[in-house]
Amino acid sequence: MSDHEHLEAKRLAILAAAAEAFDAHGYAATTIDEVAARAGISKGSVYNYFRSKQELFTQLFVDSIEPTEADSERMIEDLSAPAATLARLIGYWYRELSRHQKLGRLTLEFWANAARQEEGGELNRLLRQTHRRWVERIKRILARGIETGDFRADLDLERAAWTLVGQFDGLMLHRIMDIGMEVDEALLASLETWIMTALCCPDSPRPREVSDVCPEES
Amino acid sequence: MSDHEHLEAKRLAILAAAAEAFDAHGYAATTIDEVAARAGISKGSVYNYFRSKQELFTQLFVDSIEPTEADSERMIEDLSAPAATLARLIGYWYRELSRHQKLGRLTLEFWANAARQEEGGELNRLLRQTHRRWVERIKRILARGIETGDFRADLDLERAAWTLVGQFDGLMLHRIMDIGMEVDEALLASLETWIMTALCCPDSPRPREVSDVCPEES
Amino acid sequence: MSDHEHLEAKRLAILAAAAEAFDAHGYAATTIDEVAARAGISKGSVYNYFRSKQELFTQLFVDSIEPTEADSERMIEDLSAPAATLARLIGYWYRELSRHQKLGRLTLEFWANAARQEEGGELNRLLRQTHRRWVERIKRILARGIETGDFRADLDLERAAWTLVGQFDGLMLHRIMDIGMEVDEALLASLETWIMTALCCPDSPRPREVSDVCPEES
Amino acid sequence: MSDHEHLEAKRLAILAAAAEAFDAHGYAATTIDEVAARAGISKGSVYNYFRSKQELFTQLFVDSIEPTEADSERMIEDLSAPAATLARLIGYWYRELSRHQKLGRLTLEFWANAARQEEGGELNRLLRQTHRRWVERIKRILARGIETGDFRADLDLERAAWTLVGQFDGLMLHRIMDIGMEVDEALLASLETWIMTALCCPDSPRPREVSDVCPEES
DNA sequence: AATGAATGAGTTTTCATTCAT
DNA sequence: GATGAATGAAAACTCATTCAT
Repeated sequence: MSDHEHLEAKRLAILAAAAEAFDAHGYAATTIDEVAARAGISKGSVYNYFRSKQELFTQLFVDSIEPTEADSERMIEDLSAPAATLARLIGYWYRELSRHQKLGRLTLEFWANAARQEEGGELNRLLRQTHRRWVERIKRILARGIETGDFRADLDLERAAWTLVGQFDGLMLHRIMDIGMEVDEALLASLETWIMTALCCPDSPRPREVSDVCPEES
Repeated sequence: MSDHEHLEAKRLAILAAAAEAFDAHGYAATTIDEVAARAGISKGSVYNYFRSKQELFTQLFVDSIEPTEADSERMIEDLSAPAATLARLIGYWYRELSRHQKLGRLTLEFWANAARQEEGGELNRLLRQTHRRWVERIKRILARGIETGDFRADLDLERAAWTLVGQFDGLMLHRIMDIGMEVDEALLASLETWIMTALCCPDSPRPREVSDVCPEES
Repeated sequence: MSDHEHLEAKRLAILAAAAEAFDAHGYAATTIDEVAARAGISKGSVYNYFRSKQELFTQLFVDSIEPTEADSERMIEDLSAPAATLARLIGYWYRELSRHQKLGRLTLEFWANAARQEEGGELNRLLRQTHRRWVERIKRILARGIETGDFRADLDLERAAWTLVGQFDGLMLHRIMDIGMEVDEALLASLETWIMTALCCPDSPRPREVSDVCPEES
Repeated sequence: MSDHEHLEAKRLAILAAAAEAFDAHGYAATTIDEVAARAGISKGSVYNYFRSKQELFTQLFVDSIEPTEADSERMIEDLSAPAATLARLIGYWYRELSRHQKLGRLTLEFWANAARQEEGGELNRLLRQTHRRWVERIKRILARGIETGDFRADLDLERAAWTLVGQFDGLMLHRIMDIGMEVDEALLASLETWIMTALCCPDSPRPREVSDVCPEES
């Protein structure tokens, strides 16, 4: 292993140790001492790789997001079957969610941190950027789906995309908090149905008394 | 003002001060000193009203949840028009979300705290209880809607209810993080349409290649 | 009950409450709040009867010592049978020790406090005075015993008296710490024998090699 | 000086500083700030060597007791002349008492602390153990002395040993409180005489009226 | 006299960060 | 680069005492 690889390996070891520690106790209650201990190095060494506790925390997300971004961009290259593409993207998202279980609770801390300007400048930017990208991806799929006739023609792209992202963020939240239905393949399937219904349904009967609740019959 | 009212007023003043402070800096970075200063009293006095920082934090939510619970229970007493009732409930929820702006970012902290068993016993219980109650309310409406024929007969009540709650938690998250569409009446209307479509649509055309994406034609 | 008696009764109630509390947690860990609660009154009221926590503590001993002093003075009025008087005094001391069990651990705190000039001016004076009086009492008995021939003629009164007091303070210490033999009537009898032997034995055989260990044969 | 020796030296410096501070103000009134200042280091550093104030306090005694234990065990290896051995042990004890003057008043705090189960688990154990060992040592000497005929044959070993220990604890108490006779070599000699008389005296004349006060003539 | 809310100085303890080795 | 001792700024919480009612 080259010198550089050696250092990079240590950097990753520290990040892994930090992920465990932050996940276990939260940002505030995690000490650099514990991270160092978990990584099997000395406290001082951590500072050779990361400028501060906050940077270590932020880096954890920067590093975790990059590969996901690349994957999901690749998945929407072929838009010939929009509904299927969207389903695949949702499936991928769901599986990423599972893979990053360690980061689960951390994500909340991350968001809570990001929601606060003072300490979250970098985190905030990162979070917005990531969401923006997901919305754009979904919008591209939806637009194509309208062209192909798979999806309803009257969709407001921006709104629909954000609605979908909101649905997923909510699901993630429930998963992190361990409330709600078990998050398994069955739930994934049911969610897909729900979403496709909302996206495809051409029209619907008017429920009594709430004329504007369901989309109008043409 | 009676003695007791005077004390209660002070208690509320401390809670208000705490809400501001927690919201501004988060749980960990907020000091009792600051809460006291904002409330215009001495540090020691805070401890005459709340046993600890954690209790002050928890109380903030307990107090904010109680009236909401009562209101929403009242709203579903009349189930003669399920779709309209659901729409009203969603509207109420949305407006509560707006009213508690101060608690916005705090909610995230609250959840992050609750996600950690160690320190969040009380919070955790509270969060689960509140969610459970919302799910039960929605299930009651959905069940009635199926009877009246307003909603699709093949709904899995539990799953559908949690999906709705997830949708709303996601929306709340976006609002807290200040990402996504502006959360206004227009979004509320659009969200209602989205939900009603998913709940009402009797069937839909089969998109090419994803036979199971949309509900099948009978 | 007259007004004055009423107040005096409350004062005693506070002292009793304080004795329990101090005994249970020690001086530092006892709060005025607890004393007040035990006495069934309000915190503020305590300060109507005692100027400070320290005064309350000190008063506890002043009050407990006075009656003992009076009793023991009375016991040595008749010196016709010195050995019997000494035995009676020892017995009385022992029984007082038992009666004041509540004050047991407190006594140590009291002494530790007294040993420190800064905070113990009053306590220190009190402690020295009490000891001095006991020594004087014992000296009077011993002197008379030498006259009557009951005790050895070569006793150094001051030294012998302090030795006896030391013996008793040590016993008290063991009792407080709950170490050593059970402190009961049997121990009392044995101690009397021990003391009388040391006081009466006219001479003793010389142990091999330690010529000066036992009093020389005349 | 090696690294390890350097650290050990600092540990000892902190202990010395703590001994002074505790002795001067007592346990409760001593602040870690003062200990640090006396040791010429920062407050935080104290916690690099001792986990808490209580541990620092406890360690003070653990460290002071160990060498004494070793010494006194060595002194009773040769039991050929029991009376002389006992005298030597008493002398050693007396001199240790003088050497640890700094710990004097502290000992009282130590005992007061130990008398309170809640906070004194470790101290309590230590105190009992130390006393138990002294009693065992003395019992061994007394038993041997009875064999050689140096001491009275009718001694109750356990009781006699505890009586001696009580005598010494009382003496220590007087010394700590600075009451009683000056504790010097003369007092030591007198005390030895007193003890030897009680241990050796074969019988004594019966004082008038208190038939059971002195051991009976055979 | 009685009350108990208010005060604020004082304490222990923690921990990110630095830096000499 | 690695180490871990040293630092010192916080911060939560306590409690004797005061004082307005």
